[in-house]
Amino acid sequence: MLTSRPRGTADIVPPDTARWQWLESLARDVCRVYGYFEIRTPTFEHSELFHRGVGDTSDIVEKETYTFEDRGKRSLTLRPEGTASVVRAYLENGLHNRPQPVKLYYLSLPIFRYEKPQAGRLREHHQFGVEALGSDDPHLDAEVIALSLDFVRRAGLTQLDLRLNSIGCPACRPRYREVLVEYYRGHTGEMCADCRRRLERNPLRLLDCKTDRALAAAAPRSLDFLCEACRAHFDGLKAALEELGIGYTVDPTLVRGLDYYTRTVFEFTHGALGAQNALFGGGRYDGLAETLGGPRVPGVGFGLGMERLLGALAGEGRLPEAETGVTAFVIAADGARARALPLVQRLRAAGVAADMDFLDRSFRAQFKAAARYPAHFAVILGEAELAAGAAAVKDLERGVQETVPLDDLAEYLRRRAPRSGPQAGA
RNA sequence: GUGGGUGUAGCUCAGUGGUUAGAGCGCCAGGUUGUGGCCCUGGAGGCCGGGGGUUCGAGUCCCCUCACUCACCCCA
Repeated sequence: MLTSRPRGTADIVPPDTARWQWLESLARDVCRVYGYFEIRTPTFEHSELFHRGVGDTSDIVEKETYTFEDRGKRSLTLRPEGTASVVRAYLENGLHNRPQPVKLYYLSLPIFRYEKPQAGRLREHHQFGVEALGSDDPHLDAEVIALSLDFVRRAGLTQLDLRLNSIGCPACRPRYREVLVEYYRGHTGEMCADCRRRLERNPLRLLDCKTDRALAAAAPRSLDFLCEACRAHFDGLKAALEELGIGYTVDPTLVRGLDYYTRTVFEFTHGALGAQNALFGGGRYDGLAETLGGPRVPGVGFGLGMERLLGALAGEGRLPEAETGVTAFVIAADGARARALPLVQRLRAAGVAADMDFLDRSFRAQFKAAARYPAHFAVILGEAELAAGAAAVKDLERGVQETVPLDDLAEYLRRRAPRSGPQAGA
């Protein structure tokens, strides 16, 4: 069938689009007050960017990328996450020559992963994220977390849970890694097949295994092996969060699925999301720019799933009503139909949301259409009114009607145009 | 990738193997002169997800497939 969308994709249609626009304007406003500016990067990149940046051994790159060869035999990949592209763009556009840190955000960015779809998991979803590049100050980690919290709280969420961990840096992680491997070697009999494979390739991910929670809970903790600098950074972050009154739980088993993370990793979960309960997550990636062949550029950021945020809001019963109404609906009597569109255009030119009937409806049916639109005002155009150079304007909520000269109509409506709905409520 | 559940109108769902497949909501029209929502009447809209099989006969039973969904893995 040609009328079905690809597996794991979703159409976003009115009135849902109004809710997206509401979230987007909210995100833009939060970013504005935090001093973050928008960046837009390509939908696809050289496959190598994700292999090197995100990591060959991550699940995302190992088995979830949409990779294809173009007609020039280049291997390209639809982006499976946002950070690698932003860091690439930072380097490529010489943003390291601008005042540091450079604070960027992306919004409703399509993300592609070849997943088995289920509720809260799609093959194409959209992320809002920020990346702050050029500083390793733990206050910046705290700011990023504060920004994300501000955003979701302003959107209306209340039931949030922040988990936090530090996984060290190239100075201290190797030793921790050895100790961890040694620990798990002693328990291979109790491990699942996936974990035995992970033991050699990506031992930190062992902590992520959901089947052997007891093993992970008893495993050596990265926090106990942090070098002095990483320890100080983590303490600094915790102190900054406490200063801001942001509650958190330290979770030593939190490691996250992308290989580029250093030091800080965090994840917000939400109770209403079910099994896919990660609403957003992020961390620090001080080595990523070098991995891509650039200078050392520390950075920290997060990615938030917009679909999941909408799901969490719905779960809390806090999704706003989507406004699809219009200010004025012009109703034309039989002798005045030709005058309707010009009048509608005149109102629109004055900034008044206006519409009319396009189904050649009867006068009565036009009124019904206006009421069900819903429109706040019916602007009645009849021969009598036209002869007087006026229109009858009926307030459909209050039921009162008065005659307004056509020349005053736009101003009359503009003064009374109600502002409501998700966009205006932001 | 593994396992369970479900696919009937735009939406939410009825429908013992037996005529021409239904309801509510939504949509369109009408309810007489130029006044809406409520109400009343009528209408449009279905390859019953797709394919194969069993049967005199399949929306209903069986197999395959696709999609959705829940769990696992992992993530946003």
